[in-house]
This record gives sequence, C-alpha cells and structure tokens, in this order.
Amino acid sequence: MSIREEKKQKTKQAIMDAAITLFSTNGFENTSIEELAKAAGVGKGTVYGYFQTKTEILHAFCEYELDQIHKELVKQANPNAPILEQVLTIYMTEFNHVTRNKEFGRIFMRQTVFPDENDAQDHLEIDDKYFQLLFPILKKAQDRGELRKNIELLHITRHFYGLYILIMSSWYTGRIPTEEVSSALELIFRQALEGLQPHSDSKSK
Amino acid sequence: MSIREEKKQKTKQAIMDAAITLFSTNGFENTSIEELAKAAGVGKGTVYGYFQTKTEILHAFCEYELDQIHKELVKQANPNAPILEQVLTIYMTEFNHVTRNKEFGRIFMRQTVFPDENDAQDHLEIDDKYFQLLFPILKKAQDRGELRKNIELLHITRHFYGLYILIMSSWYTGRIPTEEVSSALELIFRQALEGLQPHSDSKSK
DNA sequence: TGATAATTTCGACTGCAGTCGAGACTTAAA
DNA sequence: TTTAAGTCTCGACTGCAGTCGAAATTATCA
Repeated sequence: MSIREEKKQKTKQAIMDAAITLFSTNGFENTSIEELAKAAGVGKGTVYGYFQTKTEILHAFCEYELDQIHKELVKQANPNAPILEQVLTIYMTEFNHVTRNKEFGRIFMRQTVFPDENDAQDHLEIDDKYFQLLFPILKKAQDRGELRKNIELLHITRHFYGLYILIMSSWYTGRIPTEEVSSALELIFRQALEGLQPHSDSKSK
Repeated sequence: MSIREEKKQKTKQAIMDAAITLFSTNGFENTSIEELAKAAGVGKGTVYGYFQTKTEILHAFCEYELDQIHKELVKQANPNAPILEQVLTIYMTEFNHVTRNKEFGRIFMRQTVFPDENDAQDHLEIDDKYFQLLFPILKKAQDRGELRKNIELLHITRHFYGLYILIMSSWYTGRIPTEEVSSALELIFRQALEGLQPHSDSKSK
C-alpha cells in the first residue's frame, strides 16, 4: 500500500475514533466538527474530505454497529423457534444496542424514518440489510404454517418494522420506560401475529 | 385591549403569515429567520421574542393545521361505518393535508416521532388530541363486535398509529409513491384488523 | 535526482440559528 | 404633563456547519 493510502486509512480511523469517543461522551449536538478535528489531530477541512456532513459521520458508525448487530443475530438465531420469539429477539437485540447510546440511537432512527432530502438514499441500503435478515426467517415460519401464505413477506416485514418504530418512538418520547419496552413490543407483536397467522380452529402444533 | 397587546397580536400574526408564505414557497430549510423577520417587517430578535426556536414556528402552524383537520374529521365522520373505513378516512385526511406541503409534513412527523430533547414535551399534547379522536370510534367498533374486547383501546390506537408512521416514512423516503399510499395503508390496516377483530367462523354482518 | 502533476490538508471565510443588552416605546402614578 | 418602571424591538455578536483555494505532501516520469 502506498504511503498516501496508508495515511488516508489512518486519518479516517482517527476521525472515526474521535467521533465515537466525543459523541458518546458529550453527545452529538454538543460536539463541534472543529473539536472533533482537533481530537483527531487534523484540520476542520480534512474532516470534510472524508465525510460530507456531520450526520454522515454518525452513519458511518451506525453502519458498523448494525453490521455487528446483524452478525451477532445471525449467530444466535434459532430458526426453529416460534416466529414471535425470533422477531422479538431481533428487535430487542437491536434495541439493547441502541440503549447503550441513546443520543446516537435517536438520531439514527430519526434519520432512517424521516431523513433529510440530501441523504435519503443512504438508508435504502440499511433497510435492505434488515429485510434480507428477516426474509428467510419469515419464509420458514410461513412454511411451518405460523404465518398466512396469502400475505407478501414484504408486507409482513413492514408490519413488524412499523410497530418497532412505534415502540422506539414511545421510548424516546418517554411514554414507555426502558424496562417496559420488551413487554410492550411483545404485546403489540402478539397483536399483529394473531392477524398474521392463519385463522383456524385446528391449532395443531 | 391595550395598545401593547394589540401590537403584539399583530406582530405575531405578521410573523406567522410570513412564515407560512416563505416556508411553503421556499421550504423550511431555505428560509432564514432574518429573511422571515424582514418579510414580517420586524427585527430578527423580535421573532425570537415570540418563538423560541425556528421549529417552534413550524409547530405553531402545525397545531393550527391539525386543529383544522380534526374539526373537519369530527364533522365528516360516520360513526357507524366499518372500522376500517373510518380509520382509513382519518389517516388519509391527515395525509392529504400533509401532502400539500411535503417539506412541512416531513419535519412535523420527524419531530413528533423522534423529537429533540428540548421540545419533547410539546408533542404529548398533540398525541392526546389524536387519541381522544380515535377512542370513541374504537369504543363503538368494539361494542359492535368489530374489535376484540380483550385488547386495551390504547394498544389498538398505537397499533394503527405505528402503521401510519411506517407508511408515511415509506412515502417520505420514496419507497411508496403518492398514488399508492392509500392502498398501502388499507392493505396494512386490513392485516392489522384481521388480528384485532374477533376470530370466529360466524362472520355474520 | 529533479521537475511537474495529482492529491491532500488546512484554516480563514460564508451563512445561518440563536443571544443579549442598549435603546425605543408604553403604562401607571403623581 | 412628567417621570419612573415595565415591556418590546432591534441588529451587532457568538458559535457552529460547511466551503474554498492556497500551500504542503506524495506520486510520476524524464
């Protein structure tokens, strides 16, 4: 690797590291780019050579975090557990990660759900990753007869996602305390499922 | 009314009017407070005498708009229509209003769902108004047997609200085009209802 | 190795949200 | 009508996100 590329690598990492530290310690809004630049040992303009906007720095870390979460999920997943259990596990794992840095999670959710015009594109990718995780799980559940066959999987993922956003929103606005998030999510997913699973009196399994 | 109060009234209205015009014409982000102040014929500082932040100006108009929407809804409501129809009417009316000023609606939704720490309180009121509108409708539907009796009304309102947020988000991020919002909403509400209404083979009405 | 081209770095600069205190206007009381 | 207290108005000022072009660093090739 050339000197140039090596330096770039290092600089970018230094900026990322500084960002993670400062955002976590002082919050996103309370961290100025100038401050961040100084902490990373570079000039302000340099930061903008690596990231186009302040939120983009957040996104970079978000993507990394989400990757971690997804990897973890894929590992610990139990593809034969009831669908409710699996879906709950997925979202609660995500929630627990977000919990560790509330500030961070709020901005991430906000940008994902109602992004600025400029960076609306970024998030389509993230969503893709989410759908790709959920699809096989739902497919299996459908095969097992836990979910109706006459509903598109995409609509089911959306349904769950919508309810997750709702609960997150309630949490961020203080309507649901942290310790009740799990039960609230379970309750509303259960509600959703009663409609998603086939109506039949022959509840075999 | 004293001269002073009269003046204040007028000034506030002038700011509001200028805001509505400029935000609608040039968008929220592209309108500076200085510009707004000039259009209203006052100094910059004066604007901040009436509103604490730029978003608060938006909120003032939002509240007004929502009031209009709610009044309209209460009038045109048909309390005996099927629950799906009623709920769809409510949200589509809201959506249509938002459509008229997309910019505006996006920021409103965003602030409502994932607000800044500072103005998290504001929105609890708005939500209350929403719940008070939905409650009697759902209660009636429950009495008619269209909704299960063993689910708290609050959870039902939340369920619908979550799905509405999801659809709005999909619209804002361009995943659902305007002309499909109505059918997407209907589809997902139908999904939700199949679980919300009692399971029974005696589908009388 | 030296000279030129390509890339990267930097901080002074622009534009805007929000603050603040000096001064203008309004009210109340004599 | 005068004056003192209370209230409102204003724009200069602060702080920060993001831009830009001049200077420094690295690559390329004779």
